Amino acid sequence: MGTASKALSLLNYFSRSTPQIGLSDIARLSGMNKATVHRLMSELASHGFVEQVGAGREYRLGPAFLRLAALREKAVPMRELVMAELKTLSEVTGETAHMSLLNGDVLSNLAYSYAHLHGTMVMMEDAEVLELHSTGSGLAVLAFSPTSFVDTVLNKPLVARTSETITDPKAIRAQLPQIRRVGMAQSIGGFEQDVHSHAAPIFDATSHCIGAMAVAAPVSRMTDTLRTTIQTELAHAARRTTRVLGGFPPDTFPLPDLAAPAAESELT
Amino acid sequence: MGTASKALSLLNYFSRSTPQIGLSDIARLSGMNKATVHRLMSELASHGFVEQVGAGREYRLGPAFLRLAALREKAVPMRELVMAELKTLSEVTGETAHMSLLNGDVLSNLAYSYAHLHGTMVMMEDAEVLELHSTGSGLAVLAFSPTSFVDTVLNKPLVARTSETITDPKAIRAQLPQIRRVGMAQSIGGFEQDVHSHAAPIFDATSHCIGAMAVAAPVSRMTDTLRTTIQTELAHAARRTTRVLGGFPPDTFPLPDLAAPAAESELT
DNA sequence: TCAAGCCGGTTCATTATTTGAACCATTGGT
DNA sequence: ACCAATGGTTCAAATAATGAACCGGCTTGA
Repeated sequence: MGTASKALSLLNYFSRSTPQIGLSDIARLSGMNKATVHRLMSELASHGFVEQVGAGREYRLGPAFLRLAALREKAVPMRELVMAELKTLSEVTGETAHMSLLNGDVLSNLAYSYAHLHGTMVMMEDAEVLELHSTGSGLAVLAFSPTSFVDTVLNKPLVARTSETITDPKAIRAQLPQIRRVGMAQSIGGFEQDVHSHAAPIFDATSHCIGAMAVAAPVSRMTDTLRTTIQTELAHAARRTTRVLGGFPPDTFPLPDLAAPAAESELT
Repeated sequence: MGTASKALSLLNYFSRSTPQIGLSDIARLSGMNKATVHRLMSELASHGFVEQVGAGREYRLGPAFLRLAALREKAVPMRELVMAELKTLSEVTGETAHMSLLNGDVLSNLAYSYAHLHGTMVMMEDAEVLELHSTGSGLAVLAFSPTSFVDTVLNKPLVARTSETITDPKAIRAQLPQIRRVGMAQSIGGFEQDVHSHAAPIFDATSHCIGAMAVAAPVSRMTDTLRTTIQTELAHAARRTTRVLGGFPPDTFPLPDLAAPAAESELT
């Protein structure tokens, strides 16, 4: 691993729940020497990628990301395009729609849209982290990722988010062929109790899976009608999203059912 | 300069007008060896900081910034807080309000707010680059920056954006004492023809100037009344913004005039 | 009150990584 | 068919990263 990668990898220790970290902590977490971490953090700081907060001299992410994110979004208006799809998807299903991108061996949420239709909704946050094994989105991504990647992910310890989380690698692997067949994954209460989510993979220009689009509804609202609506609408929205981002589903990817309810009955 | 800094500095060659660049171009621009650039870009790419676009294999900024920007904004809701101030500032002045952050020796726009009051407005964009010598915001920042920094900036060649741009370092230096005295800078047509902008510096927790808040109006609309409104409102908004961001103006920074119109007459 | 233990930060001889000229293989224009 | 670009790769030589030990300061608790 090059020096630049080491510096960049330090940024991964900042998260929603750990917005600032001290020098010694980063050294411990990364396994690097304190002197090394200090030098790397200083370099990051000089470019505005991190900054030090007054008191405990802890580090936090810097303002440079706002600028670079704006430039990225200007060059590739992914978020904007995705938001448009999510908005219609949440409106037409009446439930929360969101999209997340693969980042290492984890998904991070890119955007979401609520339907202000019911009193209760599944909540979502930007940059929220979704694990691959416990979420519908994660399963969708796993099913369309190289087996070597799947192996890496499933060989690590899988934490149970809820009592419903499937943590047996074999059980997870067993689900993947069907997800591949229908082009969509489901997870009931695997990540959050009482949440039923459907997810479909999104592909880039080289037909690699880069993330997933999903619709999440409270388990209590999930009827056959809603399930059918979500499945057909999500399939189309995901396809449009892949295309609008300049990507292509792999040749093996199933077409959304127009007249053939076979796949749907298999899903249900 | 460490290796990590070299890698990070490559990101600066991406801009609004140059969203993607080829390997050889980056090597030329940075003066680094092609092999070096290739290795650094590969490391950046492996972390999602850049990505390669299909055809010409050119590089562009990657999706990682969306995630990190969301985390930064969650940890430090600078943009959100600033937006609130800008919104009221643009409403009360009836003109375009914006705020930019110092990034190296250039300002990059963080946020802006239009007043939908007149048929014509000064336009603004996220991550737009503002030079220090040709903009009101830049002058405000220069006036409250260390002299060594001012020297560095003014010793470089100063390009004339318009026929009104002041490119003589001496003339610019001559303006700074008064800007310091009144706590606000003005620029008439220095960056864009027919734009009259007022700008006030923003400070961090260590009283260092980190950027500027500004109000930009068409020259044709600038009356004495509007000027007075802008000056008083901007002074207060900038002060509130500094405070709300956890910063402090330096001890020498003038208080907004409550009952003493002396400073204002000096400004006008 | 004092000492132990933590913190962020620094030093400098040792070590491992980065560097860059020269080299491919492709592509596009003349 | 050629030339001049492009992105990408190689490997000895040069340079930068590393980390154990060290500061001084702060907090803790005996």
